[in-house]
Amino acid sequence: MTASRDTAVLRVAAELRSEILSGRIALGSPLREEPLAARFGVSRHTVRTALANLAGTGLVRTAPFVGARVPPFDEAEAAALQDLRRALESEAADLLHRRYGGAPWPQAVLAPIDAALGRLRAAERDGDEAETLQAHSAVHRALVAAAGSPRITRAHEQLSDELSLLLLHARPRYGAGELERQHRALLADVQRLGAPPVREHLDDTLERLGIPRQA
Amino acid sequence: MTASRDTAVLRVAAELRSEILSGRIALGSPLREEPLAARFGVSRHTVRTALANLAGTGLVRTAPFVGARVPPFDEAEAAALQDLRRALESEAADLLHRRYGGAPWPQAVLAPIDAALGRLRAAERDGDEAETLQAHSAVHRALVAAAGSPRITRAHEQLSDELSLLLLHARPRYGAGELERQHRALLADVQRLGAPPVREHLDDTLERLGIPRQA
DNA sequence: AGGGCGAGGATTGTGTAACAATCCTCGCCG
DNA sequence: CGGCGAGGATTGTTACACAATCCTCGCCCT
Repeated sequence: MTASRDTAVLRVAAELRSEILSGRIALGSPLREEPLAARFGVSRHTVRTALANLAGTGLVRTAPFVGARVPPFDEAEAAALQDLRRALESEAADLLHRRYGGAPWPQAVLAPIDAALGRLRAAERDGDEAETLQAHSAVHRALVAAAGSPRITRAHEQLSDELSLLLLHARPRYGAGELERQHRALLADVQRLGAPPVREHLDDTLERLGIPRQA
Repeated sequence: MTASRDTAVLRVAAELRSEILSGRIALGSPLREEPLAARFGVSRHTVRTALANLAGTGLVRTAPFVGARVPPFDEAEAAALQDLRRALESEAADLLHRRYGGAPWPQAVLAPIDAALGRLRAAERDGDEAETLQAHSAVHRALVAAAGSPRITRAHEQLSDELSLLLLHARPRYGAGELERQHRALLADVQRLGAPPVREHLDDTLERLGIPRQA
């Protein structure tokens, strides 16, 4: 899974991303260039541009002359993240709802979402927490991708990484099979009603993180 | 105005950004590292990371071993951009509308938007096309910023650059003072009605670019 | 004892030079 | 006229060096 991609900086960036999203790198800990360069067997320049990449996706934050670290989240930032998420997901839902006029969506559109739901079911069944997190994230990504608006999809994918990082450390608790049930219901509701169910769903998520939505 | 910022790569990135947004660099033209390094008196490394920065904001697009170029837009991309824009601006409008319940917004919230509208008025009066474009963009940014959701604001600011680039080359035509009138009306409508007027406004913009909104 | 202050190490920012990897053009050959 | 290399152009990466900035820690003064 430590796939070798095209260029060295993509490899390093992918590896760092995986380490951050798996929690192997703690929140707030600085990422020093020289040790990373030594560890990956690349030059500092390469590490440096890999870190700049990650900074673009929000997985690390950098400041001049102080370097990169994976950002800790406070409640305000979690709420801000969720605002952006609501913007993207509700617009996607609205696009889909308008496109199909409240009727059930074609099988071709539903298939990827169903696949993601299946993955979520399996992850919850196995009690694999990390995989559940990833699968949950994949369900939302699939829903947004179904809208077929590439820029919304891209923005959401970026956001998704940051969100995974947040959820990885906030660790909201769900009952067995609850996530899959909840999202199957969401999918049905969105087909009939469009964006509003998505908003409710996201507000619920935020509440479970202990952050009451403000006016 | 070619301000010297903190680091060399920020300077170079800012200068390139300004050249792209002013149209001094043509759409589709490649940005070669060596000539740029020579021109700015910096090393190729510096140019390279500056370009990577710009790639993150969408002002240039890069592919491994082929380099960076400022992306040309086709209709599909313009529509995709506008989808994302609608997601962000309508969510911002909705946040504001829910916060103030359809009542007029406080002066403190309106002030920056009014300032931007004033700038737009002046630009239109002077017939300065470039400044009109920038001022128009600033009005939308001010509206989004008023919602006070930092991540939506940031995403919209990024988008704004790309949008300016698109509009710079698409050049929709407006009558004298039309933009200011239209946006003052929009501001009034958004206070009463929330997101829907924003959606209409953006659909109208897209139509003027000759791109009919699809289902 | 406690709080500024500065010296020096640690870390990042940038440059130079070089070479490897890949792309791309252009002329040759069939 | 179209495929195909050869070689130049361009990007990706490395190593090393040094400047700029940050940051820690011990000193000094009160």
